Amino acid sequence: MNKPQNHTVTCHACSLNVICVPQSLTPEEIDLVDSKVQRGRAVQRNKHVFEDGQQFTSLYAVRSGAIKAYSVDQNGEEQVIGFYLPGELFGLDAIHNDAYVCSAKALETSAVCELPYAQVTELSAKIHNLQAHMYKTLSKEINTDQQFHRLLSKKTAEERISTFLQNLSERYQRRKLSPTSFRLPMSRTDIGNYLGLAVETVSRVFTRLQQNGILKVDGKELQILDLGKLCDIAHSEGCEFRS
Amino acid sequence: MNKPQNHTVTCHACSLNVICVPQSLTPEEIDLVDSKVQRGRAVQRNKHVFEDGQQFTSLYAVRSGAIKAYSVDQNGEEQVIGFYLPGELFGLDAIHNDAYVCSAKALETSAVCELPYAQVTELSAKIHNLQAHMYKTLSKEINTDQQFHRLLSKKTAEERISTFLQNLSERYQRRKLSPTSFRLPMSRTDIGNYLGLAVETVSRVFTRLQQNGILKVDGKELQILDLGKLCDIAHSEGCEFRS
DNA sequence: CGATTTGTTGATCTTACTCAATAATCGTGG
DNA sequence: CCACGATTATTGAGTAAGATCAACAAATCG
Repeated sequence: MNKPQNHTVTCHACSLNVICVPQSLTPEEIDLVDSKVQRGRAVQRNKHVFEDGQQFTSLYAVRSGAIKAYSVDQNGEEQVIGFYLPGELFGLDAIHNDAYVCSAKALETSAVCELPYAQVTELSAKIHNLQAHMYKTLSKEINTDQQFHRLLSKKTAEERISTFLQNLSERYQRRKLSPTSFRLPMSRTDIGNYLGLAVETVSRVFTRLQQNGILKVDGKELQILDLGKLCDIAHSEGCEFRS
Repeated sequence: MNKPQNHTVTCHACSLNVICVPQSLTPEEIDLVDSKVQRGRAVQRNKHVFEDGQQFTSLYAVRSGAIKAYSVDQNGEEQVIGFYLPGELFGLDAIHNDAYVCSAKALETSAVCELPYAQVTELSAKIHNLQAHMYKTLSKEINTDQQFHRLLSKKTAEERISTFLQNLSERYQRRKLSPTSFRLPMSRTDIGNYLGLAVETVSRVFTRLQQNGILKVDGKELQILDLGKLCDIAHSEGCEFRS
């Protein structure tokens, strides 16, 4: 097994990077936002940030580590809703409700930044650019989900996995990490569940992509050897389904 | 073919019903909102309300008729994103962008209400309850898309169709129309595309559900004979995937 | 009324699922 | 630090749900 790379990155001013459009806010506004909404919290592997049904109070941003959102239906079947990496916001789906509508657990030791929703609404009423940014963030999430609709409705197993990996690659790159060499924080089961595939299919596709010289997979360590080919297979419009 | 029922319903004060929480706004605020955002527009069958790539200016609410949202990928393949019925808001996915990210066309002669986005942001900055409502509306849409994720990722063809019909039923009921007897405004092809199924499969499932005495299908006229059984098959959590 | 689109039904094929066995990895405690 | 049990991942064989291809029927539209 390779030496594990450092895949957890912290953002200095969490709210600044995550919920604000830095350019559009004055330094004073940024300070105000930071003072009101920034609250750190460590989360051990397999521990929940929040659980389905719990009272909704806050949005969360990932500072380091990785978070999995999922819900369980009446038959007890789990559905993985998404994975969140450093710099990403989650809990947005609960705003319309008094309670969280899914559960969020840490896939590895993580740190999250809590943004009390009451503060978010209060501040965004005062700071026009913050409101605009919140609307955009929510809208982008809707758009992302719609692109995912196409993935599930039209793409083959190979296309789904390729799209997924390409998307992870982009998100790591955005966080100034290697876009071609990273560790998958989630299990094969979680990947399959998320992409609407059986675990075995995920395993087989990984093997096939490796045989074709596109990937090098060693457990959870992943290297993309031919990003171009990977994108070709994914051929997902605009090459991204998560902001 | 049966005598077509009147399936188009107008809402008196469009913005009031659609984008506001009536109870939480004062009459003066409602008047203000209505005066700023309400603009009607008729749309003939197969005509677009907006098209992918066009400059984003407004959100829209359906007053009467039915609207289909879809996008086309680089291979020219269409993906149906959603169907919108009277009282429902669409165009939310474009807020994060300067241009619309999908196209919206009328499935039948329709009337839509235009809500210039600049007015929406301006008003929601002033009226706190309007901002809260916008956040909730966007959040609910995210939640709906996530429930759809489960449909595409886990459900069989029969479950998908049943869930779809049950959902339509609920939406017609909300608009004070019969929940068990209505006209499908979209083609079988559109239904299949939306649900990730081949047209032939849609046709076959309709036939099967009819043979089991659950439905009566006559072209686009639909009667749900056994809503209980339909819901059992759908067994989708909370029995709804669109608000 | 004829042409074109849309919907239905049947036969065959394919992709990915299921079941099953084995291998590798992880986590825990001695 | 190593050994053990438990979880997670891989690979193979057989199956099934739904796709595709093809032919025909019905509805819609000009």
